Amino acid sequence: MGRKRTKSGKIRLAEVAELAGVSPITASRFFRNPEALSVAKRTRVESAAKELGYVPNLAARALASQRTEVIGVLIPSLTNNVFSDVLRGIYDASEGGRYSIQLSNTRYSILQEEKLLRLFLAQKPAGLIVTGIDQTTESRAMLEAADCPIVQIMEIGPDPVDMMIGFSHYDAARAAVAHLFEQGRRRIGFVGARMDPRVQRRLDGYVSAMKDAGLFEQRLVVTTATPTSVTLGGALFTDLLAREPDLDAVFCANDDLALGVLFECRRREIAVPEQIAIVGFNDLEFMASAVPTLTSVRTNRYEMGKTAATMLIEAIEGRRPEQPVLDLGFKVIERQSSTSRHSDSRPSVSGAGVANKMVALPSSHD
Amino acid sequence: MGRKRTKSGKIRLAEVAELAGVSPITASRFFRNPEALSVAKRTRVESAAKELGYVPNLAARALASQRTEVIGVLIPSLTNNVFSDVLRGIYDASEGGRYSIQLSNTRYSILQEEKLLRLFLAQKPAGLIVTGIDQTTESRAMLEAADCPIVQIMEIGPDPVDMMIGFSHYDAARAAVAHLFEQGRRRIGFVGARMDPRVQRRLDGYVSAMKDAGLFEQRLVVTTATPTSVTLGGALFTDLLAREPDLDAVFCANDDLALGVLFECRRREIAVPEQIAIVGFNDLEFMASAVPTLTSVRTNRYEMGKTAATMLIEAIEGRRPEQPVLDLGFKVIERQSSTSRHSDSRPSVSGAGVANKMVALPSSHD
DNA sequence: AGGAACGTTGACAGCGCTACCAGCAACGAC
DNA sequence: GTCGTTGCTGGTAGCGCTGTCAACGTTCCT
Repeated sequence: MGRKRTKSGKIRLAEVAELAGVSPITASRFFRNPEALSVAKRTRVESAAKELGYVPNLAARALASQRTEVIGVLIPSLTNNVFSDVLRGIYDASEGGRYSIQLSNTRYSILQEEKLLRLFLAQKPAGLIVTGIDQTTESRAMLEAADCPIVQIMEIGPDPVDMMIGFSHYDAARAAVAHLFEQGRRRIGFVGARMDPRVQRRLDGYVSAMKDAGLFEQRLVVTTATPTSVTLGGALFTDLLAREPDLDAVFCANDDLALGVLFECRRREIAVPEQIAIVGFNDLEFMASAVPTLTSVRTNRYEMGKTAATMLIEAIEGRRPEQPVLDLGFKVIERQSSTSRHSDSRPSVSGAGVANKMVALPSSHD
Repeated sequence: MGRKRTKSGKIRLAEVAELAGVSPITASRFFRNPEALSVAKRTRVESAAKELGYVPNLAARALASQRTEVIGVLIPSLTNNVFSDVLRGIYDASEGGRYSIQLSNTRYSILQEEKLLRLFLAQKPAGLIVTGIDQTTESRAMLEAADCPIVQIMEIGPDPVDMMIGFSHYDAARAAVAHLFEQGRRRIGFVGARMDPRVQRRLDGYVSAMKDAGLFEQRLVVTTATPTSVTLGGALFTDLLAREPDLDAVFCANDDLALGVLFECRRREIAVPEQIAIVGFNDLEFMASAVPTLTSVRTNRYEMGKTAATMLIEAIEGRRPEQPVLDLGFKVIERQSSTSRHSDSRPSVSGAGVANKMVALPSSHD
């Protein structure tokens, strides 16, 4: 048998075809669109491929077909747990399929994002997932010119490039503040870090809600460009408290900050929620088991990633969703840290009081 | 000019070569090994490429050269913050270079790992980063037969496939227990979740240290295969306490569990560290700002990822490290939760006591 | 019976790049 | 002046696969 092998001993499509007694192109079709083959040939090629342990050469396929099976994903941070949940959803949705995920980290820089986008687009990805709606003009133009489906994730806005899935950070922040109003809180501070566009919109939502109630004051807002951390939450809260000693609640732009605020309150023997209520954002797992349990705005991060990837793959394969913009919503999960009555938690093992030292209650709520 | 373009309007190497007045192969060399060209041609090709906005076609390059510039990374989890730090290191080290990272998630299954490994190897990656040292026999064989550099990360062991970077989880656990011994603790419980090989080795280290001191008892160990979480830490600690009410310390296999234990202690009004000392593992950021601050075993996760990727790239390019196995070590960071004297923390704002209710001290320590 | 329509198959010609080897000039050694 | 040696450059021939189009057999219609 003069059948030639590639130097590295790899099995090529031609070998499979020969063993199956079909032409290479027929074997090729088997791997891309099995339904197009007659049942007889289909089984012949299938068993030949299995027998030889054939694995397609993706580079050759990409070169010949002039497209890749790569889905590019641009996210701003690998550290932030928020994105790890989204990513997990994306990877889960793509698993077992033909598409592979190519991840890049923009580090919260839209210029970096533009650079990476250019890089991605040059390789003709099958599809693209990008974070947010605040691209540079240049990036935006590239995205619109790209001949592949694109999903923007993390938030929704008025003008999608293509598809979009997320929720309104503005509305979510307003809902969080509304919840605090319902609990009788008036002097509500805002603590934010990093101040990326989504955090900025949460701040905007907070500001508008406070203004609507006639309660907004600039000194209630403490923000920094520094990346978020639990420790930072404590530090920012310390600042806030120095500016506004009569504070009765804090809305934190994320849960890490909220945890830091909680710890700082403990350190200062400030009773939570009696003296100060705390509300976080994202509803990370630990919020439900902190003492007191911490109120947060739940966002569907895993689902967002998973749905984004699923929609994208569908669109790549020609089945565009009838609904290109998906609002996944949010939900304020009310817990002890903002509700005074300690209602939702598992019953305190140690009896009444849940170990919170009572301190003079602010007069503003019941 | 009859210069033909690819249908999609993309610039090819041939166009660059033509504009520069050299042969395609010379232009090709410019992108792979500029030093091989005379200075004159080098600048000609460079400016031609820039003028045309040339971007190499990686698929064609991979097909022609029979190798890819992909670094495969196999990690067991995307959720675990531990891996997000390692990943960040890997991405940082690869950024700007020619290699792209291809990430896959084994979900803590060595069979899944084997499957993914087969997939990766079929595409001839430039290098591979795999987690841990517990591969299947089949995986191990594939790794040894692979003709690319390989780095095993997260731990070190006796028999590296190629390169290896990590630390001894066994020794780290022994050090944590030794620290608790030094603090006068004797009835030290172990709390572990997931029980992947590295957590298992931490347990082994704990067991051996306890046995050496003649203090080991099976009922001091509470583990579960469930994925880790803060809430789970509280639940496991509850079990442990039911089995062993005289407990005076808990060594947690990770920091999430430790935080859960801390919250559970607070819920039960158990004084930390007076009544029970807590030690975690990994030293995540929040450990330093919890109240009380939490002792943990610091591991160099970011550095591990960064160094692994750097070593790998060096090896791919033919510069093998003189030291193929790197022990990055660990460090027990002693904080309030295990040291009784509240020494290292920022001074308590609220004065003495840091709001911990004193409960009867166990007799075993000073 | 003729032909249209469909489903299935194969031949051919590249996709854009690089491995390989040959060639050429410049230089020094003998 | 001849020979190697070195440094640089180019021609040729694929890498393994798929797009395109033509051709075939079968069925069903007129």
